[in-house]
Amino acid sequence: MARPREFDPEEAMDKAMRLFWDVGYEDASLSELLATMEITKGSFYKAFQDKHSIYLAALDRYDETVISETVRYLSDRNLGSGRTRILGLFGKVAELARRDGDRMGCLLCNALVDKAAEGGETEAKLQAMVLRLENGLFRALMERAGADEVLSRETARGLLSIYLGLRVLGRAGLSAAMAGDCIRQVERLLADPRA
Amino acid sequence: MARPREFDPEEAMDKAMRLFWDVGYEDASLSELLATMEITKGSFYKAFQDKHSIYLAALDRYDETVISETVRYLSDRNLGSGRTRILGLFGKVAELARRDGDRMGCLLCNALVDKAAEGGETEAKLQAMVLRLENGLFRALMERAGADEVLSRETARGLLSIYLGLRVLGRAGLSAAMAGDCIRQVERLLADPRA
DNA sequence: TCAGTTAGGAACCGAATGGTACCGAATTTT
DNA sequence: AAAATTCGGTACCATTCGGTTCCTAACTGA
Repeated sequence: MARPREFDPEEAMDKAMRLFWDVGYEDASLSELLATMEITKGSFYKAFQDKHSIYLAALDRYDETVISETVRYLSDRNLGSGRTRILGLFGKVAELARRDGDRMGCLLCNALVDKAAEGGETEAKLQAMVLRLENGLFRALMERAGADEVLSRETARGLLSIYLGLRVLGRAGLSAAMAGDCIRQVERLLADPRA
Repeated sequence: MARPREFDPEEAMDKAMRLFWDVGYEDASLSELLATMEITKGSFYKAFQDKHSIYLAALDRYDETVISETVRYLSDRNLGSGRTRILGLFGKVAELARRDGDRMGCLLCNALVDKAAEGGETEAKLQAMVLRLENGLFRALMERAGADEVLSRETARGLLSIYLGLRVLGRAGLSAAMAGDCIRQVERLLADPRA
């Protein structure tokens, strides 16, 4: 072994992820990446292979942090009933929207639209993340007494769509106005415990 | 007047719109644009000012065609009740998803995420389109006997979110599985005539 | 017919793109 | 202390980017 790194790879990755999150794949030029990651080209290409690789890695990181945290929240029985936690999730989005308009949106959602470089690998990652969210919602729904599996699956997918739609609206600064109203609709979908 | 154009500007614009729709602003390189529009640079820059201008024009065109058509559908009383028309709209999305997976999604939705070059002008256009959709849904809801204005507004926004979320999922080839389930949730939101 | 105008196309532009090669400096191992 | 290794940084690369200029061919109106 020899000279150790002068930067924290995780920290740099995190900054890269946030840039991709904010501006997407193509708009995140290499020089912009280097600037926000605060490393130089040499370090970049040595630590991460190339732009596309770090994008994939950024998606993984999003999965491991934000998505995982969300799923964990949805399945944490200490936070109340499944219904409460689902409403809590949407409440968080609403709060985000109230604060800064949620202009960054959701990286998963942005990437779904971006389809950047859209190798099959990217798409598979995105699909897996979507499924994890859907299942998180589904399991929270299934906790309720008398819950029906088929109906809960349908409801989970409806809630997922509302969630993604809301985050999309955030990109244009519209979710602040929408979030509250959407939560009302979430409540209505949660009204029937079977679903 | 002198030598007339050898191409149909509307037709060319239409092709440009579809390219932006498919791959977004940045990924639609100038050469790709010229290839799909089947014109050369000279003609391009003479007929349309530059790339950003034609993008804005493409958004306008989407507004005048797809969005307008959707709003018209939602307000066409010959097609049945407001409820029927709203379900019909989602049915169309489901059919699109069944056929090709709706991989192009919705240009409005894609652009919301893209925020391409995101001048205030772009965002204003997008916001206006979103509002038109929302109002289309709202008016269809308000047709129902005993409809409440506030509740219908909330419901319209919930439906809008489902709609956008569904189109996002289409980009990753997921809406075919989701569309049917989402329609069930739309039905549930339509259950109470006051909303 | 012919002057005036506008189309289409090619050549060309500087800047920025993602990516590579290589260098000297720093640090560990022997 | 010396050898081995790997760092950060710079210079450089071909390619592509969006955009301009200019020339010629084609068409119109008088």
